[in-house]
Amino acid sequence: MKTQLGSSNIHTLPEAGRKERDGSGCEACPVRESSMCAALSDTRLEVLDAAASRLSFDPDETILFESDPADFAFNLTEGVARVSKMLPDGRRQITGFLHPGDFLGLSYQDCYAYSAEAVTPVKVCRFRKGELNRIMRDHPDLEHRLLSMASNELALAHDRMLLLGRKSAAEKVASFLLSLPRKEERIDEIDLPMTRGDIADYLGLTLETVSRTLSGFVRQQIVRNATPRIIVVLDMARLSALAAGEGR
Amino acid sequence: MKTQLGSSNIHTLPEAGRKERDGSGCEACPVRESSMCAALSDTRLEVLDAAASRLSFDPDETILFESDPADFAFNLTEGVARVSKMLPDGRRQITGFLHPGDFLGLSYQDCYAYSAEAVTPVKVCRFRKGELNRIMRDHPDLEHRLLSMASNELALAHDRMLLLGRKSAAEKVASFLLSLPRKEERIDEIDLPMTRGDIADYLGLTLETVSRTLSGFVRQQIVRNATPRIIVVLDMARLSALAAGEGR
DNA sequence: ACGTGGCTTTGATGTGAATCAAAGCGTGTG
DNA sequence: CACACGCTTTGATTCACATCAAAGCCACGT
Repeated sequence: MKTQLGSSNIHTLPEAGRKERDGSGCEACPVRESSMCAALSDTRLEVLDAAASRLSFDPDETILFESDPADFAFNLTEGVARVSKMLPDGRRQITGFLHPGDFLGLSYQDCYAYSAEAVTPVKVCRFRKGELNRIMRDHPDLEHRLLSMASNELALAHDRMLLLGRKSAAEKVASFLLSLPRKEERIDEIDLPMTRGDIADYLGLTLETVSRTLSGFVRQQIVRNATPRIIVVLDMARLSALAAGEGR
Repeated sequence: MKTQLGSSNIHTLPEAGRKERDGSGCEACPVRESSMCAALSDTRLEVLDAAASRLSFDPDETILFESDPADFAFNLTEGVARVSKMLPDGRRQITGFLHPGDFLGLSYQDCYAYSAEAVTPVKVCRFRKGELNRIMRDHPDLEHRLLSMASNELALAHDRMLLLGRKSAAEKVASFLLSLPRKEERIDEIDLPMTRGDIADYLGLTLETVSRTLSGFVRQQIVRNATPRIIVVLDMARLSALAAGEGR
């Protein structure tokens, strides 16, 4: 087990659920090909492997906290997490949901500008910033990969600004449903591991409006509720048109 | 004058206003220290210098267009530009205003995901993507600099999502005013080169609401109108509190 | 089997910002 | 100088979504 000289207790004390996992290195990693790690050959990956701490988080546990010193970066390997920012009176904006392969904590500020919490049980690889920077210096491919991932994220961020600033509630919910990852074999099934409140804070709505909008989609036969958590798409064309802002 | 094998007429025909300027290379560049160019020493900068086409745009001219092939990247050296995305029915979201030193067109997609137009007269350095990538390969410092700029932009994008999703009209307008660059010598004067409609499309409001909100600030003695274009801040504390979401 | 607590759904009402409409205001032009 | 055009301001009204409130629903533990 690696020892980290973390400057914040949150990162050094192994409190409930935030236990360190061990073993199972990169060779068997589920995100080997989709994450930043894809930039490195198997042999070079050993460098990252050695620098990574593998951590687990239970649902609703904090992975990193707004205004904490930004000492670490993370690679999400399993589960779903939410990234959020708060206003002083408690209003919350979720700026993104993270899925396996997503990178978290890339920032050249001293402190994190946002918080991240586990939605489902989550596993991450954690890297000291300084160490990651050193590895990037030695392996420009990794830096190149991170730049390309950051640029993709930026494009998604712009999409989300269009959504937040100019789309109606129905268009927002439709866009959200289609933005979630789906299994190839069940392409019409959408899993919503997060609460309606989380979805609302992601879309700039209230949880009641999210619920009502989904009920509306059910009434219009656009989707069907298998369970509150699983949505089945019945009319993909209509849903896509809504998401694109064509249905009004 | 360099000949570009652009695949779109927009980029090859010298139509009105989009004339190519020449001379005045990097040594006298106003953004030498604040843009991506700061990553390179004077001698190494010559490589970028040689790769750059210097172009000018008149107000409202298109610098690049959503869905055009993304062949070029740009460094804004003078003026103010707006970056925007549209929905099919014409609703528009401005995702950012660009100021001197800002970088534009970093994207690993085939086509631009947004448009950019000049707000004031604009000057840019334009680079072929392929060439810029080659230069990055030879000069990792440049890639590093772009990654850090992209990561800062990402942080700003998250701020803007919080603004769009969760702030009131007054909080949005206050945040916007304080986000604009101000001259050191006239720190309380804010220049608004863009129209109320542009501001509205940036904040996810209508132009009437922007105008009313500004009038409200004037009534409350938070700001004063020197001209419709120049705003003078009278009560910075109040404006900052509003922007932070404390005034409600 | 029964309660309990958290999430979701549905309903009634309220409101901030949008929409519709019409004047001001300035600047450049014939 | 006056007229016109584009931008801004202001006013009256509407509406989409928020807020307030109360049931459902379901998973969990006892």
